[in-house]
Amino acid sequence: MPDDDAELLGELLMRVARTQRRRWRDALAPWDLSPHQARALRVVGAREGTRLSDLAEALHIAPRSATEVADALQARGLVERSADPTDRRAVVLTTTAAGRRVLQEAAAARSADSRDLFTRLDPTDRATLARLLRTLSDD
Amino acid sequence: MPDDDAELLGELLMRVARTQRRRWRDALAPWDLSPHQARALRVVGAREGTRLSDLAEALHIAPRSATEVADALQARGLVERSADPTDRRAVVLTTTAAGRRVLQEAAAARSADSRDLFTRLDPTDRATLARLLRTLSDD
DNA sequence: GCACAATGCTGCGGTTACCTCACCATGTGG
DNA sequence: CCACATGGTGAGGTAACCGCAGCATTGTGC
Repeated sequence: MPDDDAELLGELLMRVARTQRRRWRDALAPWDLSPHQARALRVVGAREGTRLSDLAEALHIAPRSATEVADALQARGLVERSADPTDRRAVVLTTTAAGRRVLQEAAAARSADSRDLFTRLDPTDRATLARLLRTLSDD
Repeated sequence: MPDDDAELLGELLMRVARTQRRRWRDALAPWDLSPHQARALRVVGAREGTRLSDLAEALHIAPRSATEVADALQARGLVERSADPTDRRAVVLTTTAAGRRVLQEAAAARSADSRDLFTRLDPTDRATLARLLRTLSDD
């Protein structure tokens, strides 16, 4: 494969990803959530009682940084900290009612937004894209 | 289109982009360049005598931030500042010999790395991917 | 031509999202 | 029952951004 092809694909990929990231950020603006906080909230929403260390792992960040994300979400009243009943060193996170509401609304906005973007492709192309991206994804 | 399809595509896209970003970062590690600095160096390399304000525009950052990137590259001896002869308010950047060398080596490493990733696809699929991504890219 | 606005850069100070290191409380294996 | 490991967090640091204010310069209207 020529070097230029690889360059081009890499460039295009990053450009589309940037487009997507920007759109998501804008879609989350009404709730004053950074993409980062939204991601964390989704992790907790997907498994109530997530430990801070598990959150860190899920987000690929250091445990110390998970503390901060949790602080931010807690300050906004979206999650609650409580002691893990099975290990009193550990702290587990659960969503509050407000957290669940925001999670649901934000998820709807985000998926509407993704839909806007990807309807530029017809169903066949969408399926192809999914296949190609799956081939390229590592984890 | 079902919501789930859009979600899936968005998720896959971000995942592959993350993979790519991580690979590039690692590919640049030998020169102790952040992806960010590498990008700026490429901009200057592509047009010697780039103004700081043009650099800002090319990188989609505020002019104030371009000053910082320039500082970093200059501190590493990769670019030089000089006054624009046509407008003495303006500062233009040119690559140093070291800058050109690093630029060339890093470009080679980066494109080798892109090639590694995209050779997972056959030539037809690569062409298709390029077409699809072009459809999705905004700017 | 000359006051006055506009432009280009940067010092200062602030934010966000990360990090490491050290510490404390708790848990666990000899 | 004690040494060591583990989970979370305070303190303090970094990188990459930003806006604002100030400086020099340039361009404009009269």
